Amino acid sequence: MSKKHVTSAEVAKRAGVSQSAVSRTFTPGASASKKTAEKVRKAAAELGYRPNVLARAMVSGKSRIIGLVVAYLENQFYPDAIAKLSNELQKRGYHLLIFMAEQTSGNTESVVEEILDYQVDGIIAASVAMSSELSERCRAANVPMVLFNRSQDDPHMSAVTSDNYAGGRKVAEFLLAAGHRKIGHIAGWSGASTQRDREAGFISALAEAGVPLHSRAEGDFSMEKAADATRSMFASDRPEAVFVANDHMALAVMDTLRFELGLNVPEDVSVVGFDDVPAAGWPTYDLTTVRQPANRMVANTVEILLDQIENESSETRRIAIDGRLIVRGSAKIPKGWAQ
Amino acid sequence: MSKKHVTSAEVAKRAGVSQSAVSRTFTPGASASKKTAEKVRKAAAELGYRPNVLARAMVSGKSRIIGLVVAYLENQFYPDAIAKLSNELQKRGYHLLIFMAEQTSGNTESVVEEILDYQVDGIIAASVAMSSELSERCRAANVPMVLFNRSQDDPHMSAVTSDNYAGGRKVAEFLLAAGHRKIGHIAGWSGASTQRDREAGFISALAEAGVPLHSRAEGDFSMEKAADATRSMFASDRPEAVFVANDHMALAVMDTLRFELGLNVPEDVSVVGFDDVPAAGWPTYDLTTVRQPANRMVANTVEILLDQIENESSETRRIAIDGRLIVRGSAKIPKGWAQ
DNA sequence: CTGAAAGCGCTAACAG
DNA sequence: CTGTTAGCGCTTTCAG
Repeated sequence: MSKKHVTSAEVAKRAGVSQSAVSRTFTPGASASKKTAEKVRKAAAELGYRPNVLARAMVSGKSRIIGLVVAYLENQFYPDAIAKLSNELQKRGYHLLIFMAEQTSGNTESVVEEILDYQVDGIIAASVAMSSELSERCRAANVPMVLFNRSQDDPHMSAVTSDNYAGGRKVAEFLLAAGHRKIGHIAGWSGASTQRDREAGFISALAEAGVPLHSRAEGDFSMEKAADATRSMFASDRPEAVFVANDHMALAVMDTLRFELGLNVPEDVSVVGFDDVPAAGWPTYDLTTVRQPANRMVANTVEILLDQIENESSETRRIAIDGRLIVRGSAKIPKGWAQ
Repeated sequence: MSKKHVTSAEVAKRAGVSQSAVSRTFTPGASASKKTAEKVRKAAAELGYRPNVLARAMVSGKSRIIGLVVAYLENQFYPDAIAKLSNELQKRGYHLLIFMAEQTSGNTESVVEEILDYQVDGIIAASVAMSSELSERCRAANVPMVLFNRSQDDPHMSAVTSDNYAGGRKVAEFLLAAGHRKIGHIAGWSGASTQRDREAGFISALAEAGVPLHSRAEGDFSMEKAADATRSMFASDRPEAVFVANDHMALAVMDTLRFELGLNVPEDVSVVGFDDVPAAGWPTYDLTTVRQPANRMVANTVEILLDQIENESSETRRIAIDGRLIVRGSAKIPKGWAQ
């Protein structure tokens, strides 16, 4: 059985300096003479020494661990976002500790407690809702949290999303401009702010044009349920166009339309999604959709969180980044449409 | 600014017991009388006390953190596997700390050093290769590692995969039985054991039938490169059937075949993939593929790792789980074929 | 700039 | 069973 870890004390002895000197050469904002640092680095390299992050965390109160709560990895938007978040955080010396939650609340509470046990420096909650008690709990523990791709009414909670309301409006305007009047909506889980905002924007633009929603069904952000929703929506008087609340469901909707109902997209039905996941760009789907600017959402999330952690800023920020409508071939394109 | 954390000492004072008594009631294998435990729990609940995992880790040497190295989240196989790994580990009181690496080695070395800095109890390396020096490094630090969906010749390294060699053979036998003789292969990155094993099994079964490989191109596990590979492979004398090294690439191959080259699948070309990602089952692709049994792979990975951690077992194990060929519609089905 | 000393919050012997 | 006593490895005053 081999040794578990080289300690700073051992390095100190070998370098002929005090243990604090070793600590200082490895602590970013510390003062050590060039000569001392040199000796220490040499000894450290020979011994293969690296500071113990956990011990450092204990005394400094900074673990450099960010807790990530997530619940929904089937939708490719999330793995992509997580990879980006992780990379961005890694560059700045932080790492993500994953906690899987169930989407429809439930165990979120215990998950947050577990996270706190790890003395994380901050929390990112993606694709999950956070009750006010939970955010209160984190604030009490002095652990900043930011919601990613969800927002909450709680004024103390920072959140980064795309502008879902505006996005919903864009879809309606696009469909209307193409001449559609019988327009349906396949919704995701209503507990999600993304769903509520997208739908609200969509409906409001429709209303302004005096067009009522033709039909509505719930797909719960799942492919199976979206397929069911499609079947029931198209059972009788079918819409000419459908806005599906996210791409993940839209793919299932298109498949159901084409393979089960024998309808052509966009000839028989226009389909528009939301997110712009990779599959939306594949020729098979060629899905018109609202792009969620993942890179900017990630950059903002990291910036807000680290600002709260490192500068002890307590300013809560809620950002909604505008996302373009990406016009592809799954929906009829209005005459003379210019992006 | 609020208090950072309730300590066991505060709970002890309130409960009128010693600090160790508090520790004991929260330490699984410890002995405390029912009465003491009762008092402690009451005080703890009132104060909102929870043990500090990091402090516990320092003294016990167990952090209950597992480092996950991963490099390739575009392929849906990985997010799915990670969710399963995380859930399984979470049930047993462990959590995943994510480290993104570049697929083609490169920064893997520094990533492993960073992981070790966090005093993880174990490491899972998914979709990345590990040099012998790295595994040596981990062994020296007494941190067990298991490779997920990759294997290495190093006899000290535990690894869990599906039986890629057997899977490759199954594909060849299936294609051969369907009467195909002009058979091509679109390969992934050759640095990956999965690629090498799948191809070796495939080629060996072809060879046994006296059928040489008609053509070969590299797709590097990326959709773009797989599309390029398809273009070049089908530029001249085209194969009747193609075995694509994973589903992720196979989707791009099918799209390219259909939309760019105007070929029908399976009428003009049979396509077979590997993994059985969700998209393989979508009606648009309906991809015949070898299923990687993710649940069992995850269960084995967790079991092996925790055995090494908790029982200090040093037995290295290499497991290759058999995966079924899932016959769908993307490849010609041999007459009288029975699974 | 540098060393000595005091803990961070907790577990694990060690006596009682 | 319970309290007391050492530390885990490190950062951070505090003197010099």
